[in-house]
Amino acid sequence: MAIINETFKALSDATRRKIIRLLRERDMTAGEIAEQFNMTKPSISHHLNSLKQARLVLDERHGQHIVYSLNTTVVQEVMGWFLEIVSGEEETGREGEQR
Amino acid sequence: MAIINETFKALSDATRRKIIRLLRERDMTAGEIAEQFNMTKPSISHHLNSLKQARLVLDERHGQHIVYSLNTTVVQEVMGWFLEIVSGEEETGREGEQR
DNA sequence: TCCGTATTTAGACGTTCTTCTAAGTATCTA
DNA sequence: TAGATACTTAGAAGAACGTCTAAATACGGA
Repeated sequence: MAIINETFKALSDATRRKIIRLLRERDMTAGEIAEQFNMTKPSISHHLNSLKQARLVLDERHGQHIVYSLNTTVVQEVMGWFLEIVSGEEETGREGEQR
Repeated sequence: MAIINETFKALSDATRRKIIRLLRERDMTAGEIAEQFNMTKPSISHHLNSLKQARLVLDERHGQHIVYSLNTTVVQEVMGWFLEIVSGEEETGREGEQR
C-alpha cells in the first residue's frame, strides 16, 4: 500500500488519533498507553502497529518495556500532504530546512 | 458518529482525496467527476455522499445536473483539527475570523 | 535456569467499507 | 406526457477493520 494511504488510514481511527495526542505530551510505554483506554492490550498493540507501519510512531525497547514516541519528521511530512490535499497549498521544498 | 471522525474517515480513501483535489480546481458535476475514475457512477455517487456527510463538499442541483463544490469553510476547520492532532498547534480561536 | 512482567502474535468473529448490477427518481425536451 | 439523460438508492458480495481470548516471545531478577 502506498505509504500516504497507509498514513491517512492510520489517522482515520479515533483511538489512534488519541495515541498520537498522548505521545505529543511525552514518550510512553505500550502499557502506559494501554492504561489510557478501555481496551485490551492486544488491541492497543494492534493500533500501535498500524501507527508504526504508517511511520507515525517509533518504538525502542528499554529492557522489558517498549517505549513509543512520535516520529516528528514524518508527522511534519504528513502535514504537508494534508495541506496539499485539503487546502491546495503546495510544498515549498526549500532546501536545508528540516521537515 | 462524531463529525470529526466522519471527516477523517472521508479523507482515508484515495478516491475521495482525488475528488477533493479535482474540486479544488473547479466545481464539477457528478458525471464529470465520475469520468475521471475507472469506477461506475454509483460507486462515485457513494463516495460523493461520504464527502457530503462529512460536510467536505456541497451539492446543488442545476437542472439535470448536480454540481459539487468544496465546502471551503469546513475544509479550513478540518485543517485546524489536523494541525491540532498531528503537530500540537492549538486553535487560536481569534474572533471575527472566518474559518 | 526458572518465574514474573511486558508486550506481541495468532486466530476467530462480527462490523464496516468498497464496489458492483439493477432499479428508481428527477429533470428537460419534443 | 413519453422518452432520454443525469444521478441516486437498494441490495449483495467480498475485502478490510477492530476487537477479543489464548498463546507465544523477550527480558530481568532470584
